Amino acid sequence: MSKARQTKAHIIQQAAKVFNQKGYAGSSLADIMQATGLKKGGIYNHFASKDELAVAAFDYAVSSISRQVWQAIKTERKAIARLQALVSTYLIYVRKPPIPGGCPILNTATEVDDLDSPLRDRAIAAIDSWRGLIMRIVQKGIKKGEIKGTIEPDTIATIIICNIEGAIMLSQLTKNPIHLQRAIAHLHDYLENLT
Amino acid sequence: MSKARQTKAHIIQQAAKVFNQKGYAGSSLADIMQATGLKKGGIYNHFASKDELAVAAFDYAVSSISRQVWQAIKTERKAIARLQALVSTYLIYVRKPPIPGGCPILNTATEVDDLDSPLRDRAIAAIDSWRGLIMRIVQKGIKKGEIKGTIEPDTIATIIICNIEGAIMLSQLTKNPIHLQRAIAHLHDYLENLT
DNA sequence: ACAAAAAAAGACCGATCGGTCTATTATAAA
DNA sequence: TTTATAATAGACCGATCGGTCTTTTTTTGT
Repeated sequence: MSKARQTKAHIIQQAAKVFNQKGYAGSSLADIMQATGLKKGGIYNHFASKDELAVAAFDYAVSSISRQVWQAIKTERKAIARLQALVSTYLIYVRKPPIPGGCPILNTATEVDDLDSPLRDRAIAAIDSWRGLIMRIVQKGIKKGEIKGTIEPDTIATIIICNIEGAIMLSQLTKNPIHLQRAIAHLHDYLENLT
Repeated sequence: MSKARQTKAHIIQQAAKVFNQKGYAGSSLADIMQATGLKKGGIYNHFASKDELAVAAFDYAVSSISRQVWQAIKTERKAIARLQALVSTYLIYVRKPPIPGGCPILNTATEVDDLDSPLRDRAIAAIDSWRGLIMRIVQKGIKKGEIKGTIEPDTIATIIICNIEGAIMLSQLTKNPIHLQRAIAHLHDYLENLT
């Protein structure tokens, strides 16, 4: 029974790479068979459909990034420092990308935003979760007097996410980390003026 | 001969909508046949392949947006005002989208950034062109003393594009214009501090 | 070591993919 | 209005798509 879970995890990890680089529509089962080293029967023994695998792969990709973000901010005590740490974490996308192909949330969101698919719901949930994390940090910062009371947590969340996602797209397309570095520097300035 | 060009333009326009909403890999010739009202023979009479049509559709989408941006900024004389007008133009994405499905540059970039396709080259060229426009405005602003000499045109271009593209993604995914509005407001603040 | 159960292989399925080709229809020059 | 030409329809192609199912192999509990 243990071997099965190992294999399933392996499929998810490899499929996450394939999906994130080629997109969901652009990835075929043949691609995933090649990446996993398994044949069709071995994959469909663990997943009922390509869609089900896609959802599992997306969840895996998002949770592995969330874990890294949490690791980076958990030691920081002050609100602004926590936000700075959160923002800086995304440098991993140009240093040691968790999954090749750019941000899975961005990739998935742009591919499925016009569809009515389970993946779209997951992408929305991932963004909501990210927004919630930022907003809670800002709210606590306001309560503790570390951040001006006039600041809107909603707006901070939007601006941080916009800049990071837009910059990941630019750096991914041009294969040049400079855009992400600039966006993060910009956010650092932006966050310093919240106090 | 005139009818042919009309038909070709019609195919490009309809295909641009389909591609922008469903992606290139996600759009089939059947989708394009339905959108154009033409059969396969009618389409392949004007284009040698799906790829060639995709490139034509992307070029059309980008040029129609570029035209709108240019319209918006050409009457402004001062650098900062020109940048403000440029930024504000992108409100069209939530008011009257030129092409349904979000920003074609963003959509195309995220889909093909890992591939080695003509579409990727076009996406890079579109971004370069956009960056160039912004940088020239900033440079002229510096020369005329309207913008601080310490400002880096490259950085301004990155920040503006990041915010707009990231915000379009958010608003498109959540079907809520607020994110784009916030990003544009943020950029307005940002640009005012360049003087 | 053995038997029961689970996992993986690989042949197979109908549908759909992008693309071709010929027959027909519509256009445009005379 | 006729005729040459261009545009479109629609049948057709092999390849590949996601998915199913039976057989073989591997794992697992005893």
